[in-house]
Amino acid sequence: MSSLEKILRETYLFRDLDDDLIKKIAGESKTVTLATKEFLFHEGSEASFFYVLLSGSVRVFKASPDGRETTIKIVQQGEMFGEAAIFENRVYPASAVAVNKSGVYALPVANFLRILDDRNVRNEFIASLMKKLRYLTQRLHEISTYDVEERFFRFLRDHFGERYSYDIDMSKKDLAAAIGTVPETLSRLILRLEKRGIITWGKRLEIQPRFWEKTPLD
Amino acid sequence: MSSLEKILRETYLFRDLDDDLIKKIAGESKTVTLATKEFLFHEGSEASFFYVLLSGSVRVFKASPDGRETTIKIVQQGEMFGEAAIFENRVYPASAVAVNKSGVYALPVANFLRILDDRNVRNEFIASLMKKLRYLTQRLHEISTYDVEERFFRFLRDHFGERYSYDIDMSKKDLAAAIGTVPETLSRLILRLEKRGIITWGKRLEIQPRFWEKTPLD
DNA sequence: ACAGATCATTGACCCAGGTCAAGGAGAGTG
DNA sequence: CACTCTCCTTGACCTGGGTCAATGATCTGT
Repeated sequence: MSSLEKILRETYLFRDLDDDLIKKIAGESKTVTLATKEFLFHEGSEASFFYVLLSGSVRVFKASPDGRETTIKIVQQGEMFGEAAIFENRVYPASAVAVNKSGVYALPVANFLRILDDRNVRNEFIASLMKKLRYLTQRLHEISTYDVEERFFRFLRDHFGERYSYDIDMSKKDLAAAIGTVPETLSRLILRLEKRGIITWGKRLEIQPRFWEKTPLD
Repeated sequence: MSSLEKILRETYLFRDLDDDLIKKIAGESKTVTLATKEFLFHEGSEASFFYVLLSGSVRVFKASPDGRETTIKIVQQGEMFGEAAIFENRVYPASAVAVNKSGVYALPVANFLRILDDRNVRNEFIASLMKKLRYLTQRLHEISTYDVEERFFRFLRDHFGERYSYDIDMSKKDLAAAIGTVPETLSRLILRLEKRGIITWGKRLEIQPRFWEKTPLD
C-alpha cells in the first residue's frame, strides 16, 4: 500500500472504500504542498480538482469587484473543499489560499463522479455536503446576530475546541477575517479583553478558566 | 397516473425517475397545504420529512435563544428544503414558516435513502445541495459586503427576476427579513428610493427602466 | 361590523464597528 | 546591516442602520 493510499484511508471520506477503488483514486490524483499565502484556486477559474485538507489550514473566501473579501471558512484538517463545482458550474465559486504551510489531496472531478456509485463514498460525500450546509447556515446566523466579541469566542471554540490555552497558528489579520471583521477591531477587542482580565495574548492565547463557565455560548 | 405522480414529474428532482419509482415515492409521501404564517417545522424538532415547494413561498430561518431571527432563504417554487438532516443529525437546523398560502410535497426521509440509488435522482439531489451551498456562500458574502439598498435590489433580481414591475407577494416585514434588515429600515429605504424617483410602490412595485441599466449588480 | 392583533410608518436617539492615517515592530532579502 | 514589506496597534472620526416609542393603517376571527 502506497503512502498516498494510507493518507486516503485516514480521510473519513474514503476510509470505508474497498482496496481496488482506493488504488484507482490514488493512481489518478495527487497531493500538493502549499506555502503560506499561496493560492490553491481562484474564484471563477475552471474547477478540475477538488480537495481534502491533509495538513495546515486554508482560507476560503469570496471577493467582490471592488476588492472587498468575505472569508467563508477556515478549512480544517480532513475536510473537503472546492467541491461545489463537480456537476454543472464548472468554476470555483470562491478562492482558496493557504493560511500557513499546508498539504492537500487533489482529486480530479472527472474520476470522482464514477466513484460516487459506491454507496459508502456517496453517503459520506452527501453527509459532508450537508455538514457544510449546516455550517454555512449557522455562520450566516452568527454573522448577522452576534457581535465581534461573541464571534471571537465562538470561532475559538469551533475551530480549536473549548480550551484554556490556544496556539493560534494564523496571523491576526486572518483571524480577523475569520470572524468577519477587520484587524483594527480585533486589535481593540483583544486590548479590551486583556484589560478585563479575561484573556492573555502572549506566545499563546490564554483564557481565564472561569470564563467559559460564565458564558455558555449555547 | 395519479395527480400526485403528475406533480412529482414537474419537480426537477424527480422528473427523470422511471415509473415504478415514481409510484413508490408517491405512495409513501403526501402533500401538505399551509396557511399564511403556519409552521412546517421547527428548528431542533425531529426531521422525519423533507420537502419540495409546490406553490406559495416559505421562509426558512434560524433563531437564537434571545429570540433574534436570521432568515436564511425564501424558498422558491420547485426547490427542496428541510433536507439537511437526512443522515446523521436527525433534527432540522432551522425553522420553516409559510409566507403565504403554500403547498409542499412531503417525503419521508427513510424512503428517500433508498431512491438515492437511482443515479439520476442522486445526481439531481447532489446538484441541488451544491446549488444551495453556492447560494449560502453568496448570501454570506452579500450580507457582509453590501448595504441594505444593494441587498434590496439583489433580492428583487434573484427572487423575481430582473423586471420593471413586481408583484411583491409577501409582507414588508418578511421582505425586510429576507434582505437581512428590520421593517423600519426597509420603510425608510423605500421612502428614499421613491424620493429619488427610482421606484414607485403602489399596488405593484415599479422600478424605473433606466435604473437596472445604470446599476449592473454584477 | 367590531375589537384585538398584527403590520407599517415616522421621529429621535445612539453606538458598534468600519475607515483613514500614522507610527512601530518584526522578518526576510540582497 | 540597511531597506523594504507586511503586520500590528492606536487614535480620531463618522455613519449605517438598529432600537425604542408613538400613531395609523390593515387584517382576522367571531
